[in-house]
Amino acid sequence: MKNPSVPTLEDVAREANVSTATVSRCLNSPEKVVEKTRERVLASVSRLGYSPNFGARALAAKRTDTIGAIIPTMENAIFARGLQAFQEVVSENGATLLVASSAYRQDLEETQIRNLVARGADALLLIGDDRDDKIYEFLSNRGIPYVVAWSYRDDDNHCFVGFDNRSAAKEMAAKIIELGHTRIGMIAGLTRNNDRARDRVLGVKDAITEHGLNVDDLHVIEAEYSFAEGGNAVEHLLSLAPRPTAIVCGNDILAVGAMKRARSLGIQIPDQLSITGFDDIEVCSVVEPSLTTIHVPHRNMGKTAAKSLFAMMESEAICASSHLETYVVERQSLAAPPKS
Amino acid sequence: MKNPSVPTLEDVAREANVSTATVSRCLNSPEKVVEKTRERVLASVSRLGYSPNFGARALAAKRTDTIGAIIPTMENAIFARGLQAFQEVVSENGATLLVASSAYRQDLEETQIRNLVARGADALLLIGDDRDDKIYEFLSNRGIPYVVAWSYRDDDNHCFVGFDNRSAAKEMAAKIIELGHTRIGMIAGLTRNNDRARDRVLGVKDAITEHGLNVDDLHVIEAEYSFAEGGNAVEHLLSLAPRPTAIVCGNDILAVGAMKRARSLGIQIPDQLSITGFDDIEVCSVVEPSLTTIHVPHRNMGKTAAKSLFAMMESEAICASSHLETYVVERQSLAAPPKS
DNA sequence: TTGTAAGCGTTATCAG
DNA sequence: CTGATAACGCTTACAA
Repeated sequence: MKNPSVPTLEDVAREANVSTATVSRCLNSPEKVVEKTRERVLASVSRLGYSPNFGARALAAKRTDTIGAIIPTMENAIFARGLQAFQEVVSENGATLLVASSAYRQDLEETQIRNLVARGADALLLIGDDRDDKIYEFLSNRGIPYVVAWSYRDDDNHCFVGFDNRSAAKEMAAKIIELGHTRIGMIAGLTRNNDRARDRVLGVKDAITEHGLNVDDLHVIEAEYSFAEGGNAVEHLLSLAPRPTAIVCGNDILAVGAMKRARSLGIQIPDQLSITGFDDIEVCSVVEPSLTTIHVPHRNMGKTAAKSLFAMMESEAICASSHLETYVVERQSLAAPPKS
Repeated sequence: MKNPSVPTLEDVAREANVSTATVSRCLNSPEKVVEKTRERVLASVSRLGYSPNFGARALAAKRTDTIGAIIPTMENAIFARGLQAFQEVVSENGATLLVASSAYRQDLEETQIRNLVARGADALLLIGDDRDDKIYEFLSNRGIPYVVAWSYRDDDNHCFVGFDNRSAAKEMAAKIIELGHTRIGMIAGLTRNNDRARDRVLGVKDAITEHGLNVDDLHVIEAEYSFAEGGNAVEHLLSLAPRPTAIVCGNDILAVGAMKRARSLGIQIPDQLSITGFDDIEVCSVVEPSLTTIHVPHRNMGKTAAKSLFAMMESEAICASSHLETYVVERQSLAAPPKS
């Protein structure tokens, strides 16, 4: 009983007394079959519990109605949320989503991309643009449309559906400086293989330079995506002399972790220390004090990315990139520096 | 330029001056090919950038090395986390993960299950056991192994990899009652199509009954998975007379939302009101006061589920269910009721 | 409107 | 160890 007789097109055809071609037509373009036959065929289909063999279909039709997505990790709320929105649109369009994760490793990401392509993904969702050129070549050789999400750049020829991490970070840092802070620290996400994290650092530096401060005074610590690492990083930063009066974080998780730890060290936020985040995930407004951060439209990004992909598949046209807006959400964790 | 010449086995064979069979062997069981030929073939493979066509392979080999997972939503942190762990094991075993989400809808879930099976999923990860029997029949007709995760029951014949939601909830409620609370409210997750949420309600009722209190006094409100809905629900519960002194929540998100709202209404937690959660996601320890909750080993569950699946595929044996342990994590949000 | 039959790119069996 | 060649289940001209 290894392979309990999975019904095939032929079984259905026999049952319904038609050819396999007719059954196929009933399923794929029902309007090409006269109603009476169609009814009979569909009855057989459900009686037998037939469902088409995907491999065979892919092989014959040269398309799979499958969209692939490779994300760094599902454990990061921003990707989970964006991907959920992405998948909703994918489903609406009658396609299926294939997800793989790369754990922020380039080699693994490449493997996964090739894997999904081999599996017949009609199009791909990629996060960020930090990967080897040969992968882009591979994709264009294969004629596989893709969008690069969570990043946005003018100076490139990918289809971006994202936002400008650098200028968003710059805006936040500028706000901090204009509040009077001069000693600023930064807790960045791991920048290796992560253009978003790098761009956020660059943005902060941009603001510092533009405001006539010295970039070399900016102390940047990189930390893994966890509350605990954010806490460790802030502890280090606070041991510096002179101690920073504001800490920009590369994401909300680090910021919340930093805030918690600082408070447990007896430091008042924002009176003695300002902390800001990035992403605007839900935890920001639930934490005390609530976290000032950059709002990123993750769901909208997921939806837009999916739509762009379908548009590209439809029209073969080069995709028009979408530049999504971000903005600073002012909450309680950012204030002017202490008088002292 | 629609389909820019994707290289096939035959192209490689020609390049390397061997038959397609040999190329196939080089890729699938290299030991069957003498080293010299193998090298030549592999060189051609990489020169041409060949990768096998998945559909064709599936068709010919009758297996896809693909595991499917259907989860309610990726936006729920517990699934995101469990799934990430699941996928890690899947990858280690050389398989690929296909994810679909059902949005807690039975019809959609059924569609997705059939879809993934049609796509050749070799095995399936399912969440909870709340679905039509005909789906289980379908799966066993097809000989597709599956595990039911996030739930555990003794009285059934599925392969469970999960925990007993009911007795875990009961343990929490018992603890609350033993602390002296008699007026208890509950904010449950939506119970429709969700055996976990239902079991958690039942567990609370079990404890109430066993401690000689009246189940009818338990006011249960169902709420969507969001901070805001948890807040709305608590507001309603607090308007009751007599007002509950403890509120058991079906998950941490509801609990945190409830806690925030109660505090914003001027209520001291836990002095005037105790609140408990379920799942032990990270936010619990970051919120103030920190949340007393049930710890669930989500990552371990994901890993175990994957391992069970591979074991089942390997041995054709009926899977031994895994009963995972949960326990109450005592933090700050639960205390004895106010004296009054 | 329906049927026939030629692929689609692999794997696997059987000879050589 | 290697090469023919027959499936695998479906789609899609082309014919009828």
